[in-house]
Amino acid sequence: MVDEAEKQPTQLDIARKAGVSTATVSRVLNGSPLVKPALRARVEAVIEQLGYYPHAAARALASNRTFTLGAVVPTLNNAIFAACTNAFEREIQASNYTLLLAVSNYDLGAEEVLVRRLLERGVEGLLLIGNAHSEAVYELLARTRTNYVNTWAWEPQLQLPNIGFSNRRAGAALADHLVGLGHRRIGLVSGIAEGNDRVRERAIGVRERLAAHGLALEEAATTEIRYSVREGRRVLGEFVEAGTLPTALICGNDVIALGVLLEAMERKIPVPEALSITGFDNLPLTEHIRPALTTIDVPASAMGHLAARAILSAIGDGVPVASRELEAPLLVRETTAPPAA
Amino acid sequence: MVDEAEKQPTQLDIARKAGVSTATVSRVLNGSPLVKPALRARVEAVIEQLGYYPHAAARALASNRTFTLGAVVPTLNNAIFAACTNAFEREIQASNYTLLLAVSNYDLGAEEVLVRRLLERGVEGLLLIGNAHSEAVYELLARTRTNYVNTWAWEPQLQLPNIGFSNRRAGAALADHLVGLGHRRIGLVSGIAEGNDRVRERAIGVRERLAAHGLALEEAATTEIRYSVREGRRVLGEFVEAGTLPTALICGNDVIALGVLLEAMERKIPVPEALSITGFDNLPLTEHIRPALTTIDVPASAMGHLAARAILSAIGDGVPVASRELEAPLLVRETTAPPAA
DNA sequence: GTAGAAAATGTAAGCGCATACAAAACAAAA
DNA sequence: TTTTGTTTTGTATGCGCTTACATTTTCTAC
Repeated sequence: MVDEAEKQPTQLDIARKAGVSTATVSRVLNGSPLVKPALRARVEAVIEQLGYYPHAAARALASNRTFTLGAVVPTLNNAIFAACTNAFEREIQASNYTLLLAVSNYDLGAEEVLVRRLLERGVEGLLLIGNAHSEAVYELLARTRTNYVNTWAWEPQLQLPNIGFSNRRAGAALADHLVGLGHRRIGLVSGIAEGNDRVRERAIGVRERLAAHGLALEEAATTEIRYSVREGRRVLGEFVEAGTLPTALICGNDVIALGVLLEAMERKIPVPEALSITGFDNLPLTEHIRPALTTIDVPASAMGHLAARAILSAIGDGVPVASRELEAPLLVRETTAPPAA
Repeated sequence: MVDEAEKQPTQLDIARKAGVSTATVSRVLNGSPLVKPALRARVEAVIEQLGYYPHAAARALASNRTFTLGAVVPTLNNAIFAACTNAFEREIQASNYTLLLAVSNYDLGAEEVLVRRLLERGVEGLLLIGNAHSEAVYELLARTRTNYVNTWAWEPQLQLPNIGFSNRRAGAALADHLVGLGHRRIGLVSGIAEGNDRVRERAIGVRERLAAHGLALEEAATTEIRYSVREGRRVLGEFVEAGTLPTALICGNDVIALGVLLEAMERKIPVPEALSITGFDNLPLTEHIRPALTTIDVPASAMGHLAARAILSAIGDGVPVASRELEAPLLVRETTAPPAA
């Protein structure tokens, strides 16, 4: 059945075998309504018989449409980005679009070359994470008039297409919650701020609210680490051993928080009695673990879905991508309580 | 700066402005060694000045190379597949390839249309999960002579390009471990077997080894559920309430195992004294939680990296993709112990 | 029946690029 | 100088498809 030197059949092969022109073949392929049912059936039979499928590059070249969308995410090793990407893909897949995915590893420079690469590939739209991107990226996007949306962010003053939430307000909510509980000595174990506006915004939110209450972060209990359980554990240990452990620790995400929590448990530090802990993301596990983690519920899947819809309708209607703010509510659970003393 | 009706410049624009032919432009773009340095510099200057970048579809059409690879995974909402995909992307990115990613949602029928879609897009290679794919997929792959590799599986008798591990042996290792500990009443809470050869193989491995010891699974404590913490908890509860709880539960993956473990703790069932639990995947968290989870260490990232390298070198050398077996060792931790009675 | 309009199909021109081949420029040898 | 060989550049074709336009067929109204 499989001939060795067999080439993929083209529309011309179909046309010949069906005794029609390539235009007609193209029309049945594109569902044009002006092909007579009988002819259409004949052509489709040949297509089926020859196992023909269209050549996307040729199609793209001729029609100037690729039916691909791109996404550049920092990593897939963070469940929250994976979930967003998954939702995005599912949504565009339903509209017969294909996803070109690139991972920047939190590097804005790398992101730039990846965005360029996706643009070369002719993506009709792009999903990005956060508002912090290189100038070159923004220039490229503007010059090529590519539809894109920055998820994970809501900063209307920036006038960027955002489908996300306010990291600053989320950070503020965390700070307010802890201060409201009576905490005065609060530390922050955030992710790496370099090239990451979400991290920075959250920290600003925290600091602002603390300042509003006449407080400040305990700098001896404030640091930046990679998102890993192990790092979270290490940092908690360091604070304990340095004697700088505050009464509450705001963690950059749930993974860090889980590390901090598990290490605290290991060291018999009662949570939340002796130490309150907050996370960020609301990973599925966090509500089941004991004590259940107080955290921010990040609408990761929703951002993926909505970003896809927004881009697709922008493409369809020729209008710019519409921004949209989503909620990222504080989920008060069991790892936060008034400080002991 | 941004002209409204501005079209992307083409090689012809570059050629004219630099006073050369399009062939020369093409040559500098492709790093051909036979362009004189001076001329090359002149052309590159114009490229830079006009912000030109090549049109991938046109390039693909003319050269019959797309520099894209595809991957079809069941979901990204499983950290283990996300990690594999991440590694795959990082590896091909380094070779200037771009990833076309599709999510099948564990549906072999959906997978078939996605594979076809990627093939239309001209992917030069494909990463798939498991060996169970529709006949049509295998036919398509064979007919188009596309390089592909089935990860997550090692079944040499099938003569398929595998870069993975033996799910059957992993299941066997789990069973052996528990039987060796003295367990006689063992249940299995696996993932959904429909369309999932990994799940089936693991179950076969378990059953075979049990049979070899003159045992069988406790069918009243054996079921299939979706991969979620909540489902794991629910099932544990059901077993307890039905009075069918065995002394050991083999879980389909770590997420299920975590659910089972957390529910057991909630119900004050001592783990591992009253109930041994095993997981599968070795999620980062599982070694930190207490009791630490006994599980199988799945080389997810390694599979992604190695699959990428295998496909790329198959493309480069024109040889078929080389299979390779990886280890998926049993990690004995704290959730397994001899049964109480 | 027929003219004219509408519907169906065909013809052919690119889309932007790579590349085989032709031509020109240059270098070395005579 | 001329000749020959080598390096560099240009010319022109076609990759497989869509689509404007031309042509043919079918339908409608008379």
